[in-house]
Amino acid sequence: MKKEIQATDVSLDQTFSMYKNKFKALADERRLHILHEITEAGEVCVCDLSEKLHLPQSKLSYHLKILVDANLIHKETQGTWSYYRLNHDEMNHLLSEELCCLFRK
Amino acid sequence: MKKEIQATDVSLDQTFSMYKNKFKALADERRLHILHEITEAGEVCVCDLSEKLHLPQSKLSYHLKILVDANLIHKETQGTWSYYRLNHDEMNHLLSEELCCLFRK
DNA sequence: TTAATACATCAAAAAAAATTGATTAAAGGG
DNA sequence: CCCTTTAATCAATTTTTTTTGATGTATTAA
Repeated sequence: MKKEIQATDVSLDQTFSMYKNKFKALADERRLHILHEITEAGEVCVCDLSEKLHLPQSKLSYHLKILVDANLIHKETQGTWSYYRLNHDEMNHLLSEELCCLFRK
Repeated sequence: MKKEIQATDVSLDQTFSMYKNKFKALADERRLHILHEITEAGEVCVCDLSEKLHLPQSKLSYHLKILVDANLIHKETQGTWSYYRLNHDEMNHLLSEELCCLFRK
């Protein structure tokens, strides 16, 4: 019995840990701007974002990696370019419809 | 014309800043546990949470303040006790239905 | 093959957030 | 009035996150 309770707690802990990571990725103004920009553009490379958001390349790579790791955006490399696009499924499952509109056409 | 564009940008900035604060409040495992506990109990005081989550009082007050400031929970003081309860409206407008279920009966 | 590009990654520094233990304040009971 | 309980706040420390500028890698163009 104790084992069952513990097992439940552990999976709850894992659930919270997973959501914590996603919320952490959203908990930054720069990253919210990036997400919005990606949504508007559909698909962007780092240099596009760098120009639009006036951010240096290394800073963008840093923040984009955080968003990719949280599975909020997808990355696809073609040659020397990396293209990023929104993970719509993930965003829609995470955020309210009202809020998702900020991240959809 | 430039003024209009700028005004729009500013309000978008403000929107992002507001959401950043809310996501920041959610971006911590302890606070997700606290939110879940408040949801289950309906209304709790700091000492209840301290016992259930095995956290010292000062740490709880710190995290509860962050949740209150983000408007995710409400606080009501009665005598020496402070009672906290979920801001259901806010949570429902912020998070997907799927996720909100973690914070509802 | 040399030069230019796009981008990731790294290490050091700076900034922000969390923890800790102590103090303070306010309310209620004796 | 004194003592206890409840909880907010504070200052110092620790931990985590972000920034910065540099370096490395791979691809493309000349």
